[in-house]
Amino acid sequence: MSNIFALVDCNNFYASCEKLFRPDLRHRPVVVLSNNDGCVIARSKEAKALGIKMGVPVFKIQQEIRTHKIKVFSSNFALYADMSARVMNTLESMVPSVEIYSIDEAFLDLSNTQAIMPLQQYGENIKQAIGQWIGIPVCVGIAPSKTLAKLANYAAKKFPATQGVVDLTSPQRQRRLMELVPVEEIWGIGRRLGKRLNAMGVRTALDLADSPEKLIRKQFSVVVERTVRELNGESCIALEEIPAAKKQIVCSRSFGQRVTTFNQMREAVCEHTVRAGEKLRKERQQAKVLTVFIRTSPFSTDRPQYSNAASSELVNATDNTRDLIALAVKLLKQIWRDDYHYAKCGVMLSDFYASGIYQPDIFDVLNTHSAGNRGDAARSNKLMNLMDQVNRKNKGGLFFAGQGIKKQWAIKREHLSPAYTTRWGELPKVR
DNA sequence: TCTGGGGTCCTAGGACCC
DNA sequence: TCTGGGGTCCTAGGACCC
Repeated sequence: MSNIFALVDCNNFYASCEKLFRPDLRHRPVVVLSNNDGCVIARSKEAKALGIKMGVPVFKIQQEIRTHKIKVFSSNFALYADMSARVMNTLESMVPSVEIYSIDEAFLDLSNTQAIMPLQQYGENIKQAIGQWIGIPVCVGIAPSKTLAKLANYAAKKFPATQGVVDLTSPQRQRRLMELVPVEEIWGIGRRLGKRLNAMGVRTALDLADSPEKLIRKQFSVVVERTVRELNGESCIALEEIPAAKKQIVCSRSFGQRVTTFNQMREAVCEHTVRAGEKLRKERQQAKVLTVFIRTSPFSTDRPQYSNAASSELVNATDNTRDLIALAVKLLKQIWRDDYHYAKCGVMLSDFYASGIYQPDIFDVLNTHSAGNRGDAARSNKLMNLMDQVNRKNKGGLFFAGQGIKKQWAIKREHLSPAYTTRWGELPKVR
């Protein structure tokens, strides 16, 4: 019984989500920008055809935007997450084992489906269903390892003749395709490794597949060795249906405008701490270590640079936002320096324990809020639950005073689309 | 003027222990 | 005295992913 994986990948996902609610934009170039409207993170096929590059800062393409009337959107992650959930639910209704790999990609286990129908047709059915029910175009790649499934998907996207579905289970087809694919297009081979491989004369995926495993392991690492095996059809990376528990949580943002006062910085740090706490409780984890970092912009060469981080252990692992905020502000005071133009700050949580499992040391002093005494701890947890509930329904409905109200540092989002699917007031209307 | 955010894994090297 | 050698743990840095 051999492994068969499929990789389903949404085409130009964020741009496709935006287009879905704007039929008037069907044939127009669309780009979606990163937080702060900084650079391009998604492009519709029309925008790609105009030569707009991934990751380009938007100020560098103002001319193209005007000439070609490119429609620009700020990123609207609430919308994309909701559309993603619909796509994933549909896949789960069609296939028994699904690994949600990213917001717009999923691996499927098709090992036991060949008796039902040919793989090619299976892939076409999936593509058709997502297109018809959700309205999002996808490509499907099918192969005996995840790395080859990724490669099959690459071919499905790159070659229109495939109509978006490639069955790469035949070794002959694998070799023919790999001969055409540059080595740095392989999953797991980035720019750096690509360069080093090129220098060794390894230029195509086929070159890498035919490289001796021992040599690759010695020159690089077990990771690259595994890639070689996967390219040869040996499945080394299993399907992971249940997402692994997170080992760290990071919340950080660049500011919409530079921050120069401690109070503004404190507000932003509090805001990130609150969001990190929400994520932590959603993971049903408690954290023992918290890190705060602040920095100026590495791109502004005319101003003095400063970047620093401070990290500290809580006495007890906690998921209580009040404890986290108290520590975050204390750490911020340690690293704050006046007279800099700050561009970014962030909060990181690590050293996790499952909620309810953490055993405090018998000599540990108890945390002020979460465990001052039992009654206090219970009240505090109730408060967190209540805040999470309210904020799920009404984002930002309840917040800590430290997060601030005016938020002059908040990110820039000048081209935001409405919350079509997650706010009643912004549902699309049919006239 | 204007350059994202959030993750993971591996390795090398130092500290420390026996 | 000897300053070996193996094991473990931690951290920083590098590389990758979307």
